[in-house]
Amino acid sequence: MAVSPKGEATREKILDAAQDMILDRGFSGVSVDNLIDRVGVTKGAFFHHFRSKHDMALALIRRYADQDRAFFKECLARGERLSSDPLQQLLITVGLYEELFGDRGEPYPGCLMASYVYELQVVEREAIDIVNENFLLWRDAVTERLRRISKVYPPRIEVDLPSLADGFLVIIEGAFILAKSLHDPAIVVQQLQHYKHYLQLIFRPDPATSG
Amino acid sequence: MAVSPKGEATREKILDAAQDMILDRGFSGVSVDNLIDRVGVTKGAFFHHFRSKHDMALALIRRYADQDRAFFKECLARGERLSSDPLQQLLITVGLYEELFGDRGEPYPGCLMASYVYELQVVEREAIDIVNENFLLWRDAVTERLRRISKVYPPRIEVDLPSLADGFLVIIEGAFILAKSLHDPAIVVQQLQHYKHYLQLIFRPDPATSG
Amino acid sequence: MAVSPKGEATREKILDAAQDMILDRGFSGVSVDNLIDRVGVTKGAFFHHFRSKHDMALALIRRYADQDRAFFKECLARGERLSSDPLQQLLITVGLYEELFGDRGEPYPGCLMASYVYELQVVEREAIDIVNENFLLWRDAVTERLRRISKVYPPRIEVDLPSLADGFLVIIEGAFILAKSLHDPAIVVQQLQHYKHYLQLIFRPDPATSG
Amino acid sequence: MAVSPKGEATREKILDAAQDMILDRGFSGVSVDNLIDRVGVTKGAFFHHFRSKHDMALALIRRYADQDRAFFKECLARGERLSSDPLQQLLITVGLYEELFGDRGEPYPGCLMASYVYELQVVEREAIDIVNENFLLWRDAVTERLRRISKVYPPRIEVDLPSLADGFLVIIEGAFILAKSLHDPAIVVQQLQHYKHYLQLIFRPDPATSG
DNA sequence: ACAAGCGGGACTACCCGTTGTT
DNA sequence: AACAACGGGTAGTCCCGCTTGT
Repeated sequence: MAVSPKGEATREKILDAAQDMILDRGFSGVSVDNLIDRVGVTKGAFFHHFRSKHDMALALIRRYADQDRAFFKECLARGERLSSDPLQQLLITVGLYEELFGDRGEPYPGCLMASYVYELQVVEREAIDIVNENFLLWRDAVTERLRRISKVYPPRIEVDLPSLADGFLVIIEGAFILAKSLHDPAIVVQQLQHYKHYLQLIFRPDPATSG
Repeated sequence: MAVSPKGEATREKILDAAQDMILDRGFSGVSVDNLIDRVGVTKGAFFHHFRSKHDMALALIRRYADQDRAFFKECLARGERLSSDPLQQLLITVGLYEELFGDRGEPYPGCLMASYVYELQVVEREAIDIVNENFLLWRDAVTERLRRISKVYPPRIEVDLPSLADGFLVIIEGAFILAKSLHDPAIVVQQLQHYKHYLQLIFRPDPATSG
Repeated sequence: MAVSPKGEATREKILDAAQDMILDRGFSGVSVDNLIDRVGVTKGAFFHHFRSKHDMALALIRRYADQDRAFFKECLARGERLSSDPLQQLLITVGLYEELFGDRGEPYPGCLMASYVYELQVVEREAIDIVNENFLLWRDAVTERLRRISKVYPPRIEVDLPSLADGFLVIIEGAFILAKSLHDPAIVVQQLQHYKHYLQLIFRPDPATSG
Repeated sequence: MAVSPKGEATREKILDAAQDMILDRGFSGVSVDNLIDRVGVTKGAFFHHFRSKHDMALALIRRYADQDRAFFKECLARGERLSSDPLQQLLITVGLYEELFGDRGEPYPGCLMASYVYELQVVEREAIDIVNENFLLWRDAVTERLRRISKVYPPRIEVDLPSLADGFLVIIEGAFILAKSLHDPAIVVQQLQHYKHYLQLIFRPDPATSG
């Protein structure tokens, strides 16, 4: 499609607005007309950049997944730079997400992937495949960190590491829903803190000494 | 509105189909035409029972919240009948939800409340108010149980009980999303088990002796 | 679909207008908007009666083929009532078509079947199947009459009867095109007269004595 | 307009594809987008060569009419070279058309002029004028040959020569329609043979001695 | 001689809701 | 309690043609 700077900018503006609107109204709830009104382009422009609304949804979730993956990797990397202890590393990573979700007056607008999942029969399979790929990336990356932790701190109870890894995302996704509905941004941060506590209780013999 | 047995049955059939379809496609993704096609009634029948599509959405979330509340209360009550220990009571309650979500080949189809929340700007405020009422009911009821528990088992770490209570729902909602997307019903059960473990680690000095 | 007198009338009005317009502009050249404007109904009405524009095209060609078949059979039957000689019978039948196409100031608006054939890749296969069925019906019915004729009047030259039968329709279809383009209604009648002459030359030993 | 070899080639490629597509889908059924997709050029290229879609249609029918006229004249000329008898000359000419339409597995794709005529209200008057010019050219040229024939072979029945001349084209156009619809290339050849038989029966006292 | 980007409107299809009737 | 028929508007898509830039 487009490669020129002008066209690329238009395309990005459309995707930006689409993301906001889909998080508010769902994919089916966003019409191309609404979208282009908000962006200030014409239908001709929209369909120049995207073959269809579904094609746009695909481009959007691809971009979202890419950004999510990049941020996730960065948080893991920062954790690993800031501490040499594997447990501390993961706690820092979770803490960076707390910062992301806490530093704003409004609740975080939600997760595009969850939005797509709640319209499973509307969005194309390919979009869900991208979502699943991302879910599994989180699971694998966190599971690996948990494995390193459990080598250093043998867990006090028998624990299934992949599902414990899933818990990170599960808590974020679940907290988004309550936070959005109750319009309370604090909820996501609180739940991530519980996740950190849980990790510490599992892996640290004496929680009294931890933050 | 009608109360005759025939009319009531039609009304319920419409709501049943609407619930299935909304969980698959979102509220905006379900058209009245699709809905009546699937139920096998005409538009006249639909608009006889509901003043509008939004009116139907309201009736639906009301019915859903009522059923949810009833089941939730029953699970709490059964926990209280089956044990006299407040911690065990709550663990049993969580366990009953595990049974609900685990006894099926398919993943649980999702939570209607979450579905509405991801179309916040589409559904009417009144519907979200009903959702929030339910979220707060869970928070309050579980917080009260946690308070009772913490009287018997002082927590090993300082813990915020309302947000810990929220965790129950948060985990269910978050796990629904992963379970739906990855088409893996086990995820919800696994996450609820982690929730039970977390409670035990917080309140029980020696987890090795607990179920 | 519709069965009430009111609905049926609307449906027929739509088909009537569609036929006129398609003969003037082709199927692709007629938009649903143009059509409903001309008929004076709304889009809701159109899509109540027809699932799609293609569905309407199918209903239209079905109706056209039915009427064509009925008129064709009637012309054959009238020929057979008005004479007992098989050759005269067929000549009368052709003559009845001359009357049909000659009694008007304007050229005959054309044949819907030909219109569809010139948009072969646009209309649905099922529509073309109906067209073909009609073409073959003409071929078979006329071939049978030619066979009867050739029993009474052995042809002066060896002649392939099915293709001679096709000639009837071929001439009508071809003459329509010239007549429309040159805006000369006489062309169709002239060509049918040539068809009659041809038949007489083939089957009558002494053409000088024939009409 | 361009005259460079490259530009001219692009222009011709566009016209070639347009002709194929219009014969399959009608003028309205072919969009500029489809067309340029198939040719593999951009819209810029299309509108560089043609001021509008209608302009292209005009250029196309002009080219078609030119080619048609050239081929027609050549067939007449070859007939006149191959025989000195005026009847034989015309029969040869018809025979050359049989060769043209018979030497292919697929039915002849149809006549662009007929295609335009079946969208009379869509194409511009100027295009139809070109079509009519061609129709009249055929009529006049064949009528003149028939006149020469009738001088040598006085017709056995009184016959209108211009309409008999029209019959040549009428049969071709009509046969195209049946041939396309029934997907049977033999039909055109068969009908042209009937046309030759008809001429022989009119002009030749003893058809048994003719080819 | 062409390519990218886009404007503005037309296209088919479908939307939700109303009507009159049974 | 439900049905057929329909109104009026919006959905997503595609249309043709213009502009701007090599």
